[in-house]
Amino acid sequence: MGEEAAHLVDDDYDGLDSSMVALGGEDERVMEWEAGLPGSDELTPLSQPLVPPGLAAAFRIPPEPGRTLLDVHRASAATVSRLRRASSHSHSYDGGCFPPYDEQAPPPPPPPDSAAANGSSSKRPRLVWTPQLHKRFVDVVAHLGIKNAVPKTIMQLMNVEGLTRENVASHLQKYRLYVKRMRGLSFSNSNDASPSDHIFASTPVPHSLIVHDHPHPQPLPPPQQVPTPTPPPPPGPATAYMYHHRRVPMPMVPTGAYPQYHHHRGHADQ
DNA sequence: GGGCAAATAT
DNA sequence: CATATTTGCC
Repeated sequence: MGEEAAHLVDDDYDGLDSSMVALGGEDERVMEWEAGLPGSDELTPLSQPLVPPGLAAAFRIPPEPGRTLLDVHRASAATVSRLRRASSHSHSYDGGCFPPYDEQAPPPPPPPDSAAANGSSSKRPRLVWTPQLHKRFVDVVAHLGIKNAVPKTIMQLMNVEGLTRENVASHLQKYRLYVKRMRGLSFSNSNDASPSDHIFASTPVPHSLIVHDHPHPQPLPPPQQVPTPTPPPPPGPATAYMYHHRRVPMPMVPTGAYPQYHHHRGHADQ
């Protein structure tokens, strides 16, 4: 057991000095970068496709998604923030322990106004929680502690481009169920991973999350000694998540390390 | 904003 | 079918 350093941080920003790191705000422009570049009057307007419609049609090129100003602004903001993290990592999170991470970068979200009119990106692709991403999620949650591990904070500390609060909230919800489920079925036993949860099983649940400090622990501390053969008072009101766990052949844990999104092929029935 | 359960989508 | 997202309620 010694394979921790499996970080695949793909950094292609090299040769960057602190010469342009004087960024104070989020929307500041770096003039050095603009020197020598064509002016706005020489550039193709964002509203115009790079490939003329006629040409595109002739070559069966699908119409490219219209980029809007907001799309560009987001992309450029992302770039700037990445560069800032790259050159000045003077940040201290909760103890200064989370390396910069830029694996997941879901495409630009839907800028309400222009996207609709343009028919461009209005639906962000379904995020795939890779073991890597989940690992980071777990790390952050563990370092935050149960009490502070809320979607927004987790999202911020994970520092993953494009990751939304909804993404995290949804994942967190499922993860909590998994943990709860997990601590009932094993304690000192190596009983791991129901195949249904292969994502969650990919990263061991930190003890800090298993053992909680508030008084409401063990599954069944019923010290009641009623002589009455009372049948088990079943289902409480809030315990209905009886997921079906099927037995499956093999826990497949592929090393899908990279950002993936589920594309869909036309299907109108289900 | 967060948590949760259920519905819905891919 | 599994899982991610959305929705409605608290």
